[in-house]
Amino acid sequence: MTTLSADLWPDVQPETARRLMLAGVESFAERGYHATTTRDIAGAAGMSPAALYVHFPSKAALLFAISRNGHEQTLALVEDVLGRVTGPVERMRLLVEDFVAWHARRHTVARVVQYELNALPEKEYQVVAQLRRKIEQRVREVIADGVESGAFTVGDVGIAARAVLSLGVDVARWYSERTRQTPTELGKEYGELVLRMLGAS
Amino acid sequence: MTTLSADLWPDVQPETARRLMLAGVESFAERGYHATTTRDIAGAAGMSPAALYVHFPSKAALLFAISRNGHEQTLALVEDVLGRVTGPVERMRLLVEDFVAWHARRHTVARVVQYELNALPEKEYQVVAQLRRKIEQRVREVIADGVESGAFTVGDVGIAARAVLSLGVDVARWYSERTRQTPTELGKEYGELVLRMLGAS
DNA sequence: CTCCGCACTGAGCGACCGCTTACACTCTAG
DNA sequence: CTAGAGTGTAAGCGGTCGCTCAGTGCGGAG
Repeated sequence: MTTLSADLWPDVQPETARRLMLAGVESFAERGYHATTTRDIAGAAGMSPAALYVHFPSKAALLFAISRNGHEQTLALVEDVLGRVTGPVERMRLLVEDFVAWHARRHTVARVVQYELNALPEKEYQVVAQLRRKIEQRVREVIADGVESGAFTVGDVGIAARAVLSLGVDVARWYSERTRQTPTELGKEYGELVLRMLGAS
Repeated sequence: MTTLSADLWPDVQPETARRLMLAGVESFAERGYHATTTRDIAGAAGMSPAALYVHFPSKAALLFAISRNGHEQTLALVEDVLGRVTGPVERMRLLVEDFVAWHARRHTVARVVQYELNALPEKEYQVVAQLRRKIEQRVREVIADGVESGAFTVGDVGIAARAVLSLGVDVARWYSERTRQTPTELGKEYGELVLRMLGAS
């Protein structure tokens, strides 16, 4: 538990705050934000309900901390790929591999990140919406590059980008520890599917 | 309102029950099941909160009525396609076209159907889970037929079926009245994407 | 006309929610 | 040794939730 939360949020201090974030992730992923009570979260973290408010001003602020961090990790993953390789085909392949593998390996966090967005208060929602727009924009640019260079053939760049992201995001909904494929294997398989979908030879 | 609800649920009687289902769909889609109160639903239907309990034994029963009906419509749509055409390629094309168009045109209902599943009580959940398994099974069979006849090339039939459904389901999450493409246009575009993804020439 | 059955309402019950408060304990600095 | 900041708890407040119930209005059968 401690190691996982330290792995996920290395720069969150103190450790109790990380324990609360982990308990929040697990509760929100299982029951949804609104069906989760502060007593659930505190209980899962092994503390009294009031302890939550020592580290976070509200239940919504806890969700925001989880959601913003998850979106920042996803954006960082995308930009890391763009920095590591060039060319639309190899960029797209690696992007899908990493994106899908992350949503499988971290499917609990990813479920909260992707499906509890609307529970955020308006102001906090705008922050993560901005991050989401950046992620979508990066994907769109790779596809547009590929279309221009003749590597990809798609009817509409916007729809294609949506489709690529849909495939990756939805992995968080159905992936579980019991899934036969490892996150890495699944990423490679999805990479192939996406490249064919985009009309790469 | 009345016409839409009569269109969606022609065999639900009386009309007040349909108004409540429509109000439920809109409230659940916008805020989520747990964030919606029975006062919200009754208010949107223009009635007092107690009126809901004349027609449904609980808030969860209202969700179940919506969810089961939506899943039955989706399964009927899939089986209708299988009855109308033969051959894996044409079946898959038409299946995706109709599936996507339904999730776009009825994106409010579809959002409740696809994303409020987990709010159902265990017993009711099992009923819709059975319908979902049937839908997935039909898609898997079409892909398996195509692989056998050489029309499709995929690494893993199960993953491919998941991917096809992910693409369709996720349309409900992002489609809105302001989307440039009509549901039918979007369906055709997605049909092409999916056939290429499955390795059809 | 009376009477009954049904759809619906106003008022409100008991439970549980997010969050606050008053207080206790444990470090560390001076 | 003391002072104070930081971290935690037990108790509970005000509000809202899903749902109930006694009663009202109304349309159709006799």
